[in-house]
Amino acid sequence: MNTNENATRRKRKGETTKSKLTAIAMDLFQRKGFAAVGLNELCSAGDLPKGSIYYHFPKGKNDIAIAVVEQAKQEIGEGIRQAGAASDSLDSFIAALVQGFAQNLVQSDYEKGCPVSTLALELSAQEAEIGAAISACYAHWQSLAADRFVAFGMDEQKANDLAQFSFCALEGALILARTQKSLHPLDRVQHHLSNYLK
Amino acid sequence: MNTNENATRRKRKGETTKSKLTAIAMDLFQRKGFAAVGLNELCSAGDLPKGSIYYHFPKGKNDIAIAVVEQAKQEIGEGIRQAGAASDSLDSFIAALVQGFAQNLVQSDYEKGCPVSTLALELSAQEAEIGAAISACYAHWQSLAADRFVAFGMDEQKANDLAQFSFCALEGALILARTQKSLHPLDRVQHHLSNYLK
DNA sequence: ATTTTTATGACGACTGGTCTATATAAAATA
DNA sequence: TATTTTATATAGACCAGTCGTCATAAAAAT
Repeated sequence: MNTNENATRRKRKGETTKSKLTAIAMDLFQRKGFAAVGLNELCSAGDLPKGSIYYHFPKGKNDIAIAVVEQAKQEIGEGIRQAGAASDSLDSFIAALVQGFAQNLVQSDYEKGCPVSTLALELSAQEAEIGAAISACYAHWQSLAADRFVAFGMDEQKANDLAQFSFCALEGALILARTQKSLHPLDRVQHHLSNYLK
Repeated sequence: MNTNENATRRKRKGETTKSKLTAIAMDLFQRKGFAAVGLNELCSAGDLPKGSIYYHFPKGKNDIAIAVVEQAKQEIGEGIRQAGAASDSLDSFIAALVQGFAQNLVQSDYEKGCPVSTLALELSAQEAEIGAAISACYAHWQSLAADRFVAFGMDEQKANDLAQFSFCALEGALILARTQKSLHPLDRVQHHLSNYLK
């Protein structure tokens, strides 16, 4: 019992250290990119000793990128699910999705859009393993959205096709919104997607 | 006369060195990102001595990024203009645009999409001057596209709005195409934009 | 008490961007 | 033509910072 308690506490501590690191990495990678963030910066940002990294991520920096992608896959996947559950129409679903990203943009002073796209552009061509993780992540999100589209009466093939199209438009809007420091592109994309997805 | 010739040759040589550097930087930044490409790599890729960089780009690496953005602004701007001139309908205009990017993707084994987006994500939040250049670049492209839309009978406000929407969809499609190493997202975006832009 | 797991930070080999000092070529002047 | 002045180009030193390793410490389990 005593041993059990300690075991779980220890394990939990280790887990929080690891997930704390991923959270910080997700934040910094988004703002500055993968290559521009050093391990030292990562550690000091979380008051963690440097050696910890190679305990939790034996393969080094690339391992962190993968963990970030997995984490984003889950988090945003959950966001999509919640947006779907809270919506009773296609329009409100799209609105809810856009709303989530808009909030992140504003709260981060337009430094944080999609946590994966920076990694995608920097690494997908260079690091096959990370590229695969990103590809899977994007596919997951699209599939979740498509599920919702189907729930609103769309046939499956069309749903997948339009989920991909919506994904592209959103992803592009996030880049533009960041460079312009404005929600306007996001708003317009929401409007046009609402119009088009029928 | 002799002196004149030498003067222009010298100047031209300097210009080619500089533009050679920008071209190489544009290529490498696209594939690996800004921070991941070192000045050493840039030089050796073009058989240029390292010291030259700070003659042509006194403010250092950031200056190179700005030159790349300006160059991309012109080159792709020209591409948009040509696509417009060669098209007699909205559909063929969009097809021509997509075609250009598709070619780049395939020829680079899906390593080169938009030469600016990587810089946008890495730097727009960190380096104000580069951010401004990127913002202007994007605005320029959208305005060129909107001009074409107007030429095909669209009213101006709608043209600007839809040019932005198209830009977002395309930009997103380029990211997805790179991660999937497939032209499919680009094809679908072309199809849906053709459908929607009326 | 001994072994296993978890955690740590100093260290090294190396690369990063930047800058100053120097060399080469062209123009200008005498 | 000879010589000075200017523009263009290059080389290499510099230090801060990079990632990754490893010998060890602390904690837990046996």
